Amino acid sequence: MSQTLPDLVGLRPPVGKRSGRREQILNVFLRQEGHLGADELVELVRREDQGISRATVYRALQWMVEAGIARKVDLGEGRFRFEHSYRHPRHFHLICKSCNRSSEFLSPDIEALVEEVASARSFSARQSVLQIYGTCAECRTGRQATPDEGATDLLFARDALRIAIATEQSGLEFYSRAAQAARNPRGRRCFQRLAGEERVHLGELEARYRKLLAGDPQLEARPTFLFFKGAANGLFAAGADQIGRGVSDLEALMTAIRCERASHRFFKRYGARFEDSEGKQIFLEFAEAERAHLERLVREYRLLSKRPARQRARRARGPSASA
Amino acid sequence: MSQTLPDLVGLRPPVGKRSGRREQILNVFLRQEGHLGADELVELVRREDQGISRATVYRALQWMVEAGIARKVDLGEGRFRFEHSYRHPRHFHLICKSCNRSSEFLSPDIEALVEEVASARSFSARQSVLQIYGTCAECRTGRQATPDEGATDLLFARDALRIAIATEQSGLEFYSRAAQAARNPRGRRCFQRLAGEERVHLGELEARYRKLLAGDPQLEARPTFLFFKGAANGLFAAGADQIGRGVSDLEALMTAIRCERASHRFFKRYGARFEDSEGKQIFLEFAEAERAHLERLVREYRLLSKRPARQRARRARGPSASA
DNA sequence: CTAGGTGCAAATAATTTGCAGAGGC
DNA sequence: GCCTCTGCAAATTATTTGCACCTAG
Repeated sequence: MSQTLPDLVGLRPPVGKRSGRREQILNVFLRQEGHLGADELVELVRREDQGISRATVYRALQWMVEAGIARKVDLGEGRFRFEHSYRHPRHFHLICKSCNRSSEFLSPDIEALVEEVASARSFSARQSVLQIYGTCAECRTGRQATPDEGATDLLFARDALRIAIATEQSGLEFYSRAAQAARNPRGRRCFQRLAGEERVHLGELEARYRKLLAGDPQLEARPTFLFFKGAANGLFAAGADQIGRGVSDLEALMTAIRCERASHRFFKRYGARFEDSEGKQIFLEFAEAERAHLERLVREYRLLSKRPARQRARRARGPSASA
Repeated sequence: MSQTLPDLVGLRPPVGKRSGRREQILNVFLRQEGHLGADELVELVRREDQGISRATVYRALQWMVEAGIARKVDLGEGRFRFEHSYRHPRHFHLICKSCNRSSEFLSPDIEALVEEVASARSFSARQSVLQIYGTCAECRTGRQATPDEGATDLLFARDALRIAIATEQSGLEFYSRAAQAARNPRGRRCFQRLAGEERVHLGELEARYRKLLAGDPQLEARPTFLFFKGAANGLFAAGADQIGRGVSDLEALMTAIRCERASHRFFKRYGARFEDSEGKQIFLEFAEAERAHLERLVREYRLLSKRPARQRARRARGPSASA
């Protein structure tokens, strides 16, 4: 919010030249939130400095887009709008035709499907734009609601934590059940340890969530920003059902590995999208925690499965060891 | 293609007046395929009739959009383009920034996610636009490929049939396995009968598919138009794994019911989107077939479960029958 | 005869460009 | 001093509008 430019411009090497005017325009632009029309920016800049021409602002915007500081978005009106990319990742839009306001959301699920379609058509996608036009709740009911604009990074952090918590919860559930159902004492101990760790980690995450909410009491009530189906019930939900249906410890371990891996991947890949922000940090830390678990699980799996189905490739290098 | 207007205009009561000029413009417009710029249409119309002014064409287009004959699309250039809705349902776009061509696709999966997001935000969505910008395969490899434009309804029919066939195949697999694994002779007979029906139906669908391809030899090679994950392996794929894992006949029946119902819903809902076309017909016929199966399954389920878990509501109307 | 469609030319609206001058390194 | 930014005004592009006229019902 109160961040000054250097960091920002550092996103990509500024292609054009720095100059007083540009910095001035950039400064005004960055102070704004939401989607700004070019002319609105001219208006705002002129409020501070009368002598700036429209063309200069247009040129500055052009430069900002090239430099990756701003994104040009078309919200279906006749003109373009601009939003800055700082702490504001690519997202999709819900656009109300009645009040002309727009709100944003993220959906890894949709992104994944888009990627699939593109790759099926061997199309190399650089950017995708999804706009949902319609009428927002406020316009239909007449009630006023929280202004949705801005604070995207906080919403992201909140939803990241929620997903992480849901994942931990389902993981805890999974490991607890697995420990109970375990046949092998070694397996039982392993699952118990994992469950214990999940419990601790869960506590930490919940504390962090409470702390985040304490900073902004309205935060909890804000609508979902990050939609991710896979995490609605935690990434282990699917696996947890399996336990108690007579699967072996080894199978349970395998399921756990799959779940942890999926979780690790998701958090790592998605965390990378954001510029520096709390949400990104949460995502990446969580990814790291999952990776640690994953490693432990894989080690455990190897130990538990006394004779691997096939010799591991690394051992099959030379024919020295006989079968 | 060679369809004349009456049907088309009938889509919605034509709001404005019919007039020589408009019909002329409309005619030219409908003969085109793909996305037409307003000025391009002016150009085309003037080739037939010199004396038509730009304003008239613009007004005609406006009217067509209002009448539901045309859709105004923004492909991210500075101007709008128009496409006619006849045999051309709402779809998404892949837009090549290099050759400026765009190709279309459908994705019920994405649509479903969009609906979920909208409803989570209590946003009533009227229309959603998804554009994927990037570079197409032809531009990257230099090779020329099948022109993708047009013939959307044939592609839709082709993909509808593919999905239907995959569904039938997985259904056949499911019922065959279930019949083998059945414990109850009545259950076995039921599953066998269903498997038999699926086989017949599958044959019909495959014949229809071959017939469709015969009409246009290039059709098979064209890229996927309708992306639907649920059907990649047939809608029964998930259920089929279950069989042989010691589930009861009743559980298998329940799974079958779920699968058939999902399939029925999908085909019915999605079929409804299209204007009259072969694809729509395939979808709706298939939905009907699934409905018939579904009814049979439900009847069978009731018979097989001799004592329902709870008394059915319809019987619990009066307190005459004692527990 | 009259509502609405049509042509022409002018208006609009967002954005870009040519050119002369100003400013930072 | 050079190169690029800047301001101003004019150009451009896509689309709309005012107005007089025409045409179908």
